[in-house]
Amino acid sequence: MATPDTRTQLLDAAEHLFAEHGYRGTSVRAITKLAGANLAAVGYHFGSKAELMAAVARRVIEPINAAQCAGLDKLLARTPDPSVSELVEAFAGPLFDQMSAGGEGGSRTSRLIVTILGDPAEEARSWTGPAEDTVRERYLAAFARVLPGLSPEELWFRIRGILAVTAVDRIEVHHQPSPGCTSPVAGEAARRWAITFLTAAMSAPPTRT
Amino acid sequence: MATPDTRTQLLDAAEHLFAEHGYRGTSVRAITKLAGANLAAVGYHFGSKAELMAAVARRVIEPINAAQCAGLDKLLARTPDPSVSELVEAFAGPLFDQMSAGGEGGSRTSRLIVTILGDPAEEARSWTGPAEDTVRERYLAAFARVLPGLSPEELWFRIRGILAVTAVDRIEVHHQPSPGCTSPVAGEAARRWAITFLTAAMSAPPTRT
DNA sequence: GTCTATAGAACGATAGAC
DNA sequence: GTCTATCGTTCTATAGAC
Repeated sequence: MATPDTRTQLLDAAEHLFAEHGYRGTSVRAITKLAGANLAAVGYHFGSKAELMAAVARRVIEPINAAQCAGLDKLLARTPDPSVSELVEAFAGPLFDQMSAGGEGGSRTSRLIVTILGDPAEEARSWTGPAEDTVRERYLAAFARVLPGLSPEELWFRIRGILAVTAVDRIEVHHQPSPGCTSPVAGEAARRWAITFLTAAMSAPPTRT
Repeated sequence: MATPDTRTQLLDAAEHLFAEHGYRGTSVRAITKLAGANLAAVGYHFGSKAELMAAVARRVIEPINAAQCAGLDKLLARTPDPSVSELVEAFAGPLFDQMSAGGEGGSRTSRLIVTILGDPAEEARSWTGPAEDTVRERYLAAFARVLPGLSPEELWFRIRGILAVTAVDRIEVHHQPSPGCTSPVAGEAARRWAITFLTAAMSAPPTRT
């Protein structure tokens, strides 16, 4: 393959650094340096740091969104209603799958999702678009059919809970596990653990009021 | 009550702003302005912005830690073994309870916890101390007794899942719920929804390997 | 203990040559 | 499309008067 153009290299570098140090913790200077590009390249290709972040977010979220959508379509086309476990896997699975481009695995993607969803900056609200909301609304409706008796508000809370657990590897606590337990192994294990965890959580009966 | 001293007002202002805009998104200038203090007051009372953040974190986390510890002691002193639900409530409950000082409710505390646990900055690793780890280790052991067959690694993942769900209100997604559903109501409701959600999640059988 | 004033560094953005 | 150079801003930290 030929060397990627400057624009792509900027996106790659920005994705890496935004995931590692957050939006505010990453300077345009650091991005252009890692990309081997000039400082002014960000302004030329994207207009501003914020618009670069928006482009990074779009590139990361789009395939996840598409996979979530396709998974739901597949489940809904079937004759038997989807199970809670199948819905959880279709929704959360793509969030854990590793990026197509990077060889670094889903851990980085997961951390970037947290940066996008959890950044307290005002600009962060524009990093996600209406497409993501549409997918979540569709899953909300699908879960509502399989989980009758759950109020829309509590169901919405639970769907946000899925997103929160997706980001669990961002929570870094001091812990020295006895042996092994290396993080690269945890990447794929975390995906399966999360499905187990979330399927049980979503299946819980409604909270009595 | 007399007006609090400058030091306390700085802590209050910093807690508020760090929760709202994150560590990097909050300037010392904004903190001193909100506290009605001088710019140099932070340097005098705390030494630096980072040490101020550490003091804020200590003040927020300490009572939570104490409550978690007391709750566990109470449960372990009893003759019947604690249930998963009781352990979840003893661990997650204090995380949702509102701060003693603020009238703004637990939502702000919850967002501050995310800032402390989720901030990608390097300094953030020193905001939590060994006391928090000790509490989590104790809960790990308690959960391990009630949930046999679960590997320590998966159990650790689930405990981090509790922390993640605690932060669920930080995940702001565009969603216009049909009627009502105002956020002040969600503060107390979220606490109960989370207990339901997490009890079911923790009780899930081990992931088959 | 509290203030003013400022040092010193890093940042985002951009003008203009090539 | 890529570069150099720089402008203007904002930040933390601190010296020193009161």
